[in-house]
Amino acid sequence: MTTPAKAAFSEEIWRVSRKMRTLFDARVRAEGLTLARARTLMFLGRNGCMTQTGLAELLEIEGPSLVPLLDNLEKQGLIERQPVDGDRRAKQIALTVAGKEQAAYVDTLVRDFRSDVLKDISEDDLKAAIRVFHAMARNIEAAS
Amino acid sequence: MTTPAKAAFSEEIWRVSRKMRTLFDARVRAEGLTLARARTLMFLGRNGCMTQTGLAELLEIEGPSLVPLLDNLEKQGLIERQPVDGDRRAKQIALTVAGKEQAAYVDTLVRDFRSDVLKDISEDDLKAAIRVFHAMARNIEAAS
DNA sequence: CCCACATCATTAGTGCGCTAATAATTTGAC
DNA sequence: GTCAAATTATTAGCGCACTAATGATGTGGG
Repeated sequence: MTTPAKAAFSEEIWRVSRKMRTLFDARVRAEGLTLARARTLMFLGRNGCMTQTGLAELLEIEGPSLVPLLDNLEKQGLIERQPVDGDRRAKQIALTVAGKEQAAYVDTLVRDFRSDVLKDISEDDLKAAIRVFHAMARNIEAAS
Repeated sequence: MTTPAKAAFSEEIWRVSRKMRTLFDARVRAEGLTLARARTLMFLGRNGCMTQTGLAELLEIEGPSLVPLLDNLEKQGLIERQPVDGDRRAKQIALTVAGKEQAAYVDTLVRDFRSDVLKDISEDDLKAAIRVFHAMARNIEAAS
């Protein structure tokens, strides 16, 4: 069953999430970053250094997608791939000093971004939207 | 000002919109399509044939992004680039017969998809979420 | 012990966004 | 009328997703 509200919701979530990504991307680009790289720094900053597979899971992307991302962050001197003792296949991804600074800066950017984008929006509406998202996640899981 | 609800909302909209795209992409892939190509067919089916610039605006993508997309749809025999009389620069994009069929099928897929993903969700919550999206669109516009 | 199987990172190849620059054509100002 | 500026589609080149396949290493069953 499809209602007008469902149709409107579908179109708006597409449009708005796209615009969000574009705006955030533009903001971090001033720092020489991209959305994907900023997100990676943020997760590393919050969760400490970890193996590549673990990081990919956290970011919810595939392993191969992470490789060029880390290549670029390494070129920018923000992370290092370190050997893991006990497993010569794996690599620990660690923030450098510059990387930690950038990660902290990204955190403030994210907070500012959230304030700007969600300004003047009722808490009740936000909570309703979150309920919708949770239900959607369940439905998508069931449909997959 | 950042509240827990705002933080949760930000994370969930990212995650859910991503999962939506992935699921829809998987469904149309069975037809040899992709999300972007399905979306293009759908808009062409609804709005009739139009020039490339017009279509790009409708899809909210840039002109150059549309070119390989149309190349592929043309290879699949779903659209045609036709000359526009009175302007030798422009090209009308028209659905072929097969393209019209696919567009109609995509329409039913979209309806099914919406039903599945938004199943068992309260109309009031949906409307609240739509209010949030509209406010966000305004905020993003203002911040750009 | 060792060999099959699993796991970690990577490469190769595809698709779809973007920006900047280009060629062809149209439009408009003078 | 002509020439500069705008417009239409395209190409070139980058970034970031994906899947499938590869190479190196680790693990467990017989």
